[in-house]
Amino acid sequence: MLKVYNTLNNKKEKFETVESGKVKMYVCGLTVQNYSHIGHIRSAINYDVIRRYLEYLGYDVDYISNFTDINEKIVKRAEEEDMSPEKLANKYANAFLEDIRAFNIKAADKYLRVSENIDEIIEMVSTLIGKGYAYEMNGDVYFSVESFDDYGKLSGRSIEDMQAGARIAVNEDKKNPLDFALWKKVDEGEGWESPWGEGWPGWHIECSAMSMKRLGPSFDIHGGGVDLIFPHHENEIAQSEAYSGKQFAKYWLHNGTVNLSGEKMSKSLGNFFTSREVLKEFSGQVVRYFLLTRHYRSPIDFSYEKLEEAKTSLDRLINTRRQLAEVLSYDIKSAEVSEDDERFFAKISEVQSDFKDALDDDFNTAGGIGVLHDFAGCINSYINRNDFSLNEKNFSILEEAEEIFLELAEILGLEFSIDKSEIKSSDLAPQLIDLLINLREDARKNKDWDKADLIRDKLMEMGIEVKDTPRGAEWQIIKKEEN
RNA sequence: CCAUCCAUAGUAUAAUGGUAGUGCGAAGGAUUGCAAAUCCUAAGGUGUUGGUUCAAUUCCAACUGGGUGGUCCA
Repeated sequence: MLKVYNTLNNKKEKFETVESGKVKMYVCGLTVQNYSHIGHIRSAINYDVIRRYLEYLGYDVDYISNFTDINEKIVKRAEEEDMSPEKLANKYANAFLEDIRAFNIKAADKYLRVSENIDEIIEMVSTLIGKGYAYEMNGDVYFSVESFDDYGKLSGRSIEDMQAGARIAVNEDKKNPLDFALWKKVDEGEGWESPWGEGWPGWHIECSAMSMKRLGPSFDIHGGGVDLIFPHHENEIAQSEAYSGKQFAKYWLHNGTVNLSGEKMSKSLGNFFTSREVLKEFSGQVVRYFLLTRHYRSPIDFSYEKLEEAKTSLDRLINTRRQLAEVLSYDIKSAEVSEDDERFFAKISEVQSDFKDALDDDFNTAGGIGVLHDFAGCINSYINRNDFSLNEKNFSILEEAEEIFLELAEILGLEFSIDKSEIKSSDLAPQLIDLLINLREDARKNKDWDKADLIRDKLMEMGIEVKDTPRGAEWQIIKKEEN
């Protein structure tokens, strides 16, 4: 049974969807003002895994995210890059979509853009004014926090508490310093027409208007980084529930920050790694694996050293998958089933449920990876033992093991592809490589180590690694980006 | 100051009211012509203090230390 930690109550709760069999989720995307950094990617990967797992469980998932393409930062950056704000926003939205592919993140079913939903936003603001939750002041519209009884329920604070610790500058136009803008006045020619004059939507209103437009007033999951709990998500709840009179999102999920020597990676602090620079050093798969070795709600410390370790660790899983595929290509020697076989068979059936138990517990990917490693160890020790031979029974069991191994990895978005297949476009290459391997085998039989090593070394230079296993020589293409 | 989360071997991470697992690293061994990969073996751990309990690493409280938020943020 799936349990998720809900920030709304600070508890793990049983997961029950609003509509049976369907999950509607909205994940706060980013302001498209620059290239994405690892913090953004962690969030995207996290919700990608959540989505994949929900789909694995059989839910029909509608996964929605957004691009904030209107605000001061974008205008400022557009000036710096000497292009229109629209063009800049587009450029970085497209860059993000490219980036997520490198990390094997599935695209959202829909990315909503503020600039395309102005009408809905204006309608929502008008309604809030009509219901007495908001007021207009010199072309700005503010939401009155005191008018909404539940204000503070997500971040667990009362209005009084917040006022005491507030760092916010006092604004004369606001009735209460905590009131937030739903609509902001801008100079002529720079904004959108509205009943309150020309202006822009406030930061929080977009997510409310767009999520409700697509998913309805009540939906299942609303996700984002912990740094959005207050004020962003708190304000979203206030304005959405004030607007609809219904519960907004049922489960509020928040991923932890990516830190750099203990401090949050962020644009404003300037201590960030962009996805693109990291991808020059490590594959998206390694980064993904690394980020998933920590529970999503906890902060994670980022460094290249840790990515290096993650790569070694991930390679172990990939090697297992390769050996499994290799073994399954052998001829069956219908030998008898031994005790070792039986023990191995029993193990396989445990793996799936162990993995599911981990993910059921608030999407514990770190635990899931542990199960995968445990599984890999079993497979390795089984197929590498000296008296291993393929019989009819264990062939089908190993096939099943391979299938399960890949299926579980797939939930985490990890794909252990076999490199030989990647060069199948030219059928000649594998044949040529096999020829060289055979020549090397002959050399080895004659103890002509110089020639044998020469072939191995030269192949290595070309990016083809040769390994002599108890089963004979095996080769694989080494991806350049991983070296 | 307030809110909230966290504290596990050298390191990074899981789990659990009763025997604390996994990866990386380091040690020894097996395998190998040498490698690579893999396996086996052993080593090594629950921040401090108190409480609840037959039993606490787990639950509770305080403390200490850290993260995040209280301002733009994923």
